[in-house]
Amino acid sequence: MTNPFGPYIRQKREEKRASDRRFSVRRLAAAIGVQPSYLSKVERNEVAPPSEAKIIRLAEELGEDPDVLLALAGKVSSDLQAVIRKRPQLFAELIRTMKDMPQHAMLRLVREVRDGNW
Amino acid sequence: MTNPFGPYIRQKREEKRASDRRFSVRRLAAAIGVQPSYLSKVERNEVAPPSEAKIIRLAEELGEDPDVLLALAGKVSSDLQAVIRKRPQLFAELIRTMKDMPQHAMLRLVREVRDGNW
DNA sequence: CCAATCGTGTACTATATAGTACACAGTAAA
DNA sequence: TTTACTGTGTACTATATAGTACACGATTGG
Repeated sequence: MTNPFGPYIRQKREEKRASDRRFSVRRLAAAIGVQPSYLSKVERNEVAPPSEAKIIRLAEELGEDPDVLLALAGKVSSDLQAVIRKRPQLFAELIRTMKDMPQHAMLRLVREVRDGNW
Repeated sequence: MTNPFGPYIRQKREEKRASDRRFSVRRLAAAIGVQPSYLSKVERNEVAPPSEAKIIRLAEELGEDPDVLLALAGKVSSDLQAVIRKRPQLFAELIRTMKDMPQHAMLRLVREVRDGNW
């Protein structure tokens, strides 16, 4: 299973580009602060995905969820990591338990925690 | 706040060493597969903490929790990251919500999830 | 007392990460 | 039709990561 990050970005960018010329490789590269040749290589997986900061800029420009893009790049947001590191044992146990949880249980749990039933 | 990893390891190692000569810098270094000079530098924070694999070996030898040692080293276990990356949005929301949760609520939540109340 | 063991200083190194700079040929727009 | 813009190839680069190799003087157990 090769890295899906590049092609995913390319697809999203080209979708937007069809109706908005600001989404050329060159202009998007400028918007996120990299060279166009570099973004081109990223989209074709010719190089590894960019840094967390650049991925977050990409998410902003493309209207994508940064946590999803980071996941596609094989990363986990550093702010989430910081939260985990403050209670390493609790989070480790929780996450490993949730690993094999069915989707519906995950959804219910997240909803209840969000709604403050704790 | 400077990195607490090195001194923590040194303290744990010296505690064990008082009663067990296998916990010298040299012998522990050999046990985890690094040079003694490197472990010495790690313990004095003269270099950054070692790789995840070496930290896990350290945890095994010292009888410490690997997730705790990784946290002290500023890392999050790669297997936890893999779990998060499979459901990035759900875990992102859950973890950010739990960031400001009091300890007792965290404990209760982890216990209930562990006991299968989901 | 002395051989074995100890901790640490110095000097390197290999690989990964995260890009830049610039040129070039192809395409589209005015 | 020519000007502007497009995507990409080539060649580098700076910094971080994760250590090794070896020597040295100090310490200690038998």
